[in-house]
This record gives sequence, C-alpha cells and structure tokens, in this order.
Amino acid sequence: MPITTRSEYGMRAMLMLASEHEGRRMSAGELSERAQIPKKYLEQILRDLKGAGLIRSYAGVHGGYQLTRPTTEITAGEVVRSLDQMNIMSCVGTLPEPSCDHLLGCSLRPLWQRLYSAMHEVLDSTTLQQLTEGACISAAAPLSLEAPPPAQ
Amino acid sequence: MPITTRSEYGMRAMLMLASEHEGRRMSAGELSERAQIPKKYLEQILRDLKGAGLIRSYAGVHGGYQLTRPTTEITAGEVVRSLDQMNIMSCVGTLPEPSCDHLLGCSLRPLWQRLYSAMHEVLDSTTLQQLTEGACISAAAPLSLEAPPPAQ
DNA sequence: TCGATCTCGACTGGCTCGGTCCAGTCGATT
DNA sequence: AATCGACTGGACCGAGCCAGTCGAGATCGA
Repeated sequence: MPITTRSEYGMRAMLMLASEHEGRRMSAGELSERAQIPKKYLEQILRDLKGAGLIRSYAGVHGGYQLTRPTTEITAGEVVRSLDQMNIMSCVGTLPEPSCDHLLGCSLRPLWQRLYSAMHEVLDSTTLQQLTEGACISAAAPLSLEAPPPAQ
Repeated sequence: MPITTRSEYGMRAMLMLASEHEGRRMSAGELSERAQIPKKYLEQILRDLKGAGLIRSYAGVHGGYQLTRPTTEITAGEVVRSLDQMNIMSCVGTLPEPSCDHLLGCSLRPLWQRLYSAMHEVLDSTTLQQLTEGACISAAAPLSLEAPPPAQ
C-alpha cells in the first residue's frame, strides 16, 4: 500500500487541527482521542508532520500542536508525502532514482511514472480547506470527552 | 506497493508475447530467460494472466503461451488488475467495500477514491500496442539464446 | 513411452507496517 | 526549584505480505 495508515491518520489529525480556529492548540492526547488513533503512534506521525514544517509544536503544560499555514495553503500532497514514501513500485517513487535498467524497463517505466504523476496531481490539487468543506468534520466535534458513547 | 513485481513481470511477459507475430507461442522458459524473470515465479503469473483470459496456453512439447487478443485491445489496466489488488489503502481498492466508518472517514474517503480512479484511468487508457511503439522492445529480441553475454 | 511443457498447492525467508514501551527534555505553574 | 503535563526519540516486536522456491502431477507431440 502506497498510502498507509500513517497518511490516513496524519490527514485526520490535520483536519482536526484545521477545524479549530487559528490559535487553538491541540495536544496529542486530545487528537488521539477524538480522531481514534493510538496516541503513541500518532506522536510519531506528528513528529514527521512537524519535520515537514506543516505543524508547530509546543511543550509544557498547555502545549500542543497547530497548523503553520492557513488551510487553503496546505495540500493533501504535502501531508501524504511527509508521511509515506508512496512508492508506486520498486523503481518509481519518492526515493532517488533507484536504477532499474532492464531491457523492457524502458518501455514500462514511463507508464509507472505516469501513474505516479497522476496520483500526485490529485493530491496536490486538494487542500485541507476543500476537504473540510462539505464534510462531516463538524459532526466529530461534539464527541463527548467525559462520557464516551456506550460500545455497540 | 500497490504495483508489485507481479505486475511488472506480467507486463514484461505480455510485451514479449506482443512482440511476436500472431501465432508464435513462447514457453515459460523462453519468456523467463528473455525477460529475466525467475521461471517458477513467472509460471504463477502466467497462470493468473490465463485465468483473466488475457493469454492462452498449450501444454506439450511445442506448447507455450500466446495472447488471446490483438495488442490494440489489451490494456495495461487489465493486466495489472489480474495480477495485483492495487489497494491504494486499506479501505479503497479492488476488494469489495471493506467498510471504514470513521468520523472523518467520510471526508477522506473521496480523496482516496479519486486517487484510485486516477490510477486506473492511466492504466486503462494504455494499450500494449502503445507501449511497444517507441520503445526499445526490439532491442531485447537479439538477445542470444546460445551464448549468454559474459557476466560482468 | 518419453520428454517438454503447463498446472497446482505448499512452503519459506525477509521486510515493512502498525503499534507499544520507556527514558528523556521542555516549560508553565506553584 | 519542584512538579506535572506535554512533546521527543529510539528501541523493540508481532503479524502479514511479497518474492521466490519446490515438488508432484497432468497434458500433449513425437
């Protein structure tokens, strides 16, 4: 899978952060709880998002995370690329040109690369803003922090 | 990786078969040798291609494989789908709707699905014929079957 | 009958993904 | 300066899948 749970979770977290108005920080714990993601695992992911410059972090008692840019200026492509290698296949991906010099390689390679490009085009043309619009993000907000809904 | 070596090898084999004029059969051994693919592994792949109706097989001394349709009527999409599941991610792929009912799922799902569609569009709009044109397939043909080039 | 070929299922080693654990650092509050 | 809540970093681990191998069997032409 070129898109792993890391991207899924990362996108969810970004959308949660996007749903808060500008300044508000959200801690890993809060994000974890509301987006239903294992906390420790999410922390790894947040680290990477920070490394990519997509979020800022603050330590300390009232610490947490927030987006570094407005939601209209962050694309799904940036998020996904910072979390997943998105290797379409062994010889085409984010990694530096891994040399696949096979006889027929030269005729297949362009195909895989077009695939790769097509995916990035979709991702790069989608902003967080677009994803929050017309989605049921708001429905996630009222999730009770005190009394979790009874298991089904 | 959504596109595994199965697809890569399968495509190579299909291109080899495509490069032969209509009737000629090629055995797994020959394909394996010329396309540089482990024979036993290739046999598995050929089985799947046959299962998908893309190639015909003949047992016996002068047995082998050949395409069931002209190269203009076989798309990369058909080949790849018969060999790989192409699951873009856990909840979007060839498999029957695997239910991912998460709060934020509804806003992310369409994105993953657009990704999925974009890939298939590329694959489905590419025929074997197109891949053989302007490629160095022909360069593969003269590969000596008697005296393999000295190992480097 | 013989040998070349396709067919089928079982098996396996390595690697990645998804996730956990623990030890450490940072910073606001007291 | 002690403390507590939060972030940081790395080691670790089990399960599952990918890539590939093996061996036994069926099929066909000569």
